[in-house]
Amino acid sequence: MLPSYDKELQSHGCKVTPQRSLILDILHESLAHTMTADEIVGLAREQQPNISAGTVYRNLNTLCELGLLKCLDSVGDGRHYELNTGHHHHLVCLGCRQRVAIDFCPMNSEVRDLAEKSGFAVEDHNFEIKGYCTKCRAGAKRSPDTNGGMI
Amino acid sequence: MLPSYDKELQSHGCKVTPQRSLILDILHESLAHTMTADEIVGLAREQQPNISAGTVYRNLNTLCELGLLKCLDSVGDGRHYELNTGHHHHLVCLGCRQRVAIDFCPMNSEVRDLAEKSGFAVEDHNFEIKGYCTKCRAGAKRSPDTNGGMI
DNA sequence: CTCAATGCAAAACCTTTGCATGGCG
DNA sequence: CGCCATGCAAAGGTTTTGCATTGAG
Repeated sequence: MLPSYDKELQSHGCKVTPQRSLILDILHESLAHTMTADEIVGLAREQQPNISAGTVYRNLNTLCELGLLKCLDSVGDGRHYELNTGHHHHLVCLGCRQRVAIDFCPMNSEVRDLAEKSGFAVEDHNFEIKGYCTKCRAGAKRSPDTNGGMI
Repeated sequence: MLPSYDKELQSHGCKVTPQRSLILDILHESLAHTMTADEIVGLAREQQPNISAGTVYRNLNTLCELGLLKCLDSVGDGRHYELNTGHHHHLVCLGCRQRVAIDFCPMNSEVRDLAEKSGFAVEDHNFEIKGYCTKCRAGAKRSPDTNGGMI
C-alpha cells in the first residue's frame, strides 16, 4: 500500500496539495532508482496535465528541505531525486544514467576520524560506483570514450 | 617548478595555445582543491583579460577527454575541475563549497564483486565526505539548515 | 477567511554552439 | 599555408522567480 505523507507534511506546517501528493507518489513508485525533475514533470502530467514545472521544482526543493526527499547530483545528467528512505548509495549507469540503490556503505569511525583529524566536521557522505548496467554493457564495449572523460 | 603539459597536448594532436596553458597553470596552482569553470574564467582573465568563457568551457571539456583533467559534480555548486593527478577523493565543505583532496579510498575487490554480482560493469567510483571545514564550522553551528537539505 | 501553494511566463544561470578571424605547427 | 582554436554572440537547457489567482486549513 501507498504510505501517506500527509502527516509529515502537516507536521512541518506544510499544506497537503494534490501536486505534492502526486510527486511523492511518483517517487514512491520508483523506489529502486532515482529520477530527474524533468522525468517527474513528465510523469506528473500524465495524471495532472497542467501541473506546472515551476510547481514541481518548488516542491522538490521544499520536500528536500523537509528531509522527505534526497537530491543527488552527478556529472552528465543533472540532479536526481529520490525518497529519503534508509541510508544507501548507488550504482550509476554511464549509459542510461539510471541510478540503482546498493546497500554497501564505506563510512565508519576510522574514515570519520581521518576526516576530522583535518579539522573537518563531518555531516554526510556519498559513494557511487559508476559503470554500465546489464542493458548498456554491449554499447559500452563498442565505444568506451563516448562520454568524453565525464565519468 | 611548473610542469609543462605541452608534450601531453601535442601527443594527442592538440595545439599548445596560451589559453590552454593558462588553464592548466591555474589548475596546477590549486592542486589541493577543485575549481568551477566560472572561477577558472575569473582567474584566467586576470592574466588574459579577453579570454572568452566559451574557450574556457571548450578547453575544459577537451582536456577532460584527453584525461588531463577530472570533472566532478555535486549538488549545490555545479561542476568542479581539477588536474587528473593520482587517484583520490574529497572532503566537500558545505559552507564554502571547497573540495579538498583526501587519500582514503573505499574501493576494493570485495565492493567491486558486490557491484558486479548484479551485472554491473564497474568503470569508476566516487566517494565524498561532506561537512564543514575549520573556517566554516562556526557559521554551520549557527544555521545548520541553510543549505536546504541539498547536502 | 487567510495565507500558502499554484500556474504561467519571464528571467537567471550555466553551458554549448555557429561563424568569422587569428595563430600554431 | 591549412586547419585547429579563439572571441564573440546567440541559442539551449535547466532551474528560479514575480505576480495574479486558487484552494487548503
